Amino acid sequence: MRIMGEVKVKNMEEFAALSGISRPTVSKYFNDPGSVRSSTRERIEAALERYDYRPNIFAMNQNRKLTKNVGIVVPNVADPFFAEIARKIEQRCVAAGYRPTLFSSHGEASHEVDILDTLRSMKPAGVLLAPLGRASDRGAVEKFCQEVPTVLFDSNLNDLGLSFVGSDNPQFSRLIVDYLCRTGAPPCFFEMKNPSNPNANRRRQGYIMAMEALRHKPSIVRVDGEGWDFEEIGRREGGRALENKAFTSDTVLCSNDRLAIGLLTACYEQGLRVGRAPDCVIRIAGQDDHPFARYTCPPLTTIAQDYEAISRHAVDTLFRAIEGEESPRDATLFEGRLVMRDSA
Amino acid sequence: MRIMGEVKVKNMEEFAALSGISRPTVSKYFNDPGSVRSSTRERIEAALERYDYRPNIFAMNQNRKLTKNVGIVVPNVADPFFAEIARKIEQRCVAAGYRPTLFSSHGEASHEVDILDTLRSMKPAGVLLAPLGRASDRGAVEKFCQEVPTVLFDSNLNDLGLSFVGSDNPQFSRLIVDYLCRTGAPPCFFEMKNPSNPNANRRRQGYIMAMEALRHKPSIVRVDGEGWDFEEIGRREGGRALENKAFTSDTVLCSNDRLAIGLLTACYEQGLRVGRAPDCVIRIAGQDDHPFARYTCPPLTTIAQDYEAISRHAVDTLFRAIEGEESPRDATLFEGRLVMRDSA
DNA sequence: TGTAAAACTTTCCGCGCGTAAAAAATTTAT
DNA sequence: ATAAATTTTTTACGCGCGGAAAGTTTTACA
Repeated sequence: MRIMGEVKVKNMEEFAALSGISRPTVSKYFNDPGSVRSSTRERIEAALERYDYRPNIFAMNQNRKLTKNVGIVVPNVADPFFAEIARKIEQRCVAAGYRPTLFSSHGEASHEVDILDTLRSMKPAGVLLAPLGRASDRGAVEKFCQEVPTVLFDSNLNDLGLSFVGSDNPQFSRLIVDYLCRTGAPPCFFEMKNPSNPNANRRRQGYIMAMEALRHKPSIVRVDGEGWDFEEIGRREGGRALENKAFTSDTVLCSNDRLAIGLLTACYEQGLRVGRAPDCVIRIAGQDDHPFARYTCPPLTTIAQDYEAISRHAVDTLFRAIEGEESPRDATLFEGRLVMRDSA
Repeated sequence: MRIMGEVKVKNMEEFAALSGISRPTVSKYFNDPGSVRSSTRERIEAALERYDYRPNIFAMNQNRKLTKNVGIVVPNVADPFFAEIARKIEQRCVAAGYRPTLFSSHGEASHEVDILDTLRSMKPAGVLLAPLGRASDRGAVEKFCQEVPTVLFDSNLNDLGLSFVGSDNPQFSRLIVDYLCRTGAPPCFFEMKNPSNPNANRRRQGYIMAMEALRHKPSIVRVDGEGWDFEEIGRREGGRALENKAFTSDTVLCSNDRLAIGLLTACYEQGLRVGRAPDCVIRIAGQDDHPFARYTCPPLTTIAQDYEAISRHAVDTLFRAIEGEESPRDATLFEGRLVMRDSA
């Protein structure tokens, strides 16, 4: 018979009395159920079934040196790529018994700093941070990393944090350049002039190296555009580039999928058929395997980031560090996987 | 000269001494800077510049009856629609001096209940909740709403919470049905068989009423599909419907944009040209004005939700309630705006 | 200039829990 | 059975702050 909900238990003192166990032992149980004798654990859990009690989270965290809080910071949740990886990370944290909290910098460095301040006051056991990149306040991030165990992901800031987990961006470009060259004309590269994400630079470098390795001349189209509105930049500036015949090849490799999605729209607006079919005049490829890339028209050929591996490794690294395991600062890069669809 | 960061101030007692103000007054300041004399405020703020001190958030919230925490719960942050509205709500909360925390149910009722439990333990001043809808554990939500001031948005659960803020879904369908009938064949309606979101039902009703008002026979195509993977359902099942000639009209109104995006992909796969141009064989329209609808090929004609008004009104309503203003439970519905693009 | 109101200081208590130390009880090993 | 090891109980303190009460200073207004 459950009386659950009927009796409101005010505090641990009261709950301990009801369960017939002393308060310090109950406290020990909540910090680590495995640290008490199994017979004791059963009695507590029986009482937990009967009465509606949850320890006061604020009182708990007040004195503990290490809370079970984990912060997750991404540059922009409105970008499905980050939403997706944040979700995976969140799940892993919960599975490990931690309390994740998700923050989004919304593309602004000042906001990123605010989040770091908020995070600090939460005394988190650790933080998983995908920094804005070039725009980040490096000093603020550095200071934060010194105080809180932090694993960087997606976008690296040299030598900051416990370690970095991300993708092998040059390999991405190599992979797709090889593919594009094998199946058609060597691609030119489409990107923003001032990419806020450092990965963009590595992708460009990877493109150049891959092209040179194949004895082709690299050709880069760089367009204006600020902020995170990539699709719009891809559409507007990509459209302009199409009109001006700025693309030196009928195959365009975009720095990322969102830019590619915009460029696809621009092609549509100009009546240019995209794809590998005989009647197509242009091939377009992206990088990331954005959740929507499967549904563009034509579906976007791209390089898939290994979301699963990145989230797993980032979380594992953080928890190992939290549990006291020392290891030198390193960077783990996962390879991308070619996803062939109809756009290239 | 700033000594900021050099001297670590342990607690409010110490900070009060350094600023030359008594601790209770400093406490008062942090709870509401406007509640202290301006000369006092200036002295505190001067000290705040000099020394690096932030009140301990856990100790603060422990005794306060009302924290400054605000919970924001959406069914799925990975959906850019929710990411976008969550972002707007977040900004408004921060502007009002509150501390928003974002949660995503990830489409699972059990997770939604967990979030509500977590939220309860955070003693939030209020919560803005976009419930899963049909899938929600109504009892759990009801109990939560009785304990915590909660404003529902996007998806209504009858009579729960302080009030509901969302879109006038029947009006959405009316608007777009009128437009579609005016410019071509009357549309048939494409939706999932078991829509988890109650808005879907209202949109269907709106479609039926609008069609009948125009003396057209409503025709509804309902397809299988579970979960939140709308694009895939739209593509797979929509594609099947196209093959089976299940659509009774060359104009298809989709229950939402994500379904429409999938259907566009299906059309592409089958070589069906979509749009208003003479050589097109089908027109497709969505509802929501999803952030990506602008970039589909062709760009999607849709009804735009008034994100701005919904977020503003939801937050305003909550804060008015928090500040003690009584008002009967009501539902505020904002009208949609027709966004004409090339798909219909 | 006087006086009431407003703001501040001093003092004190309590929130709910973590945690330490020593004593008592229980389990395990011999 | 007894000793040793483990676990639990008892007792007690402190974390950092909210907030109440009573007294003191400052401000506002006539």
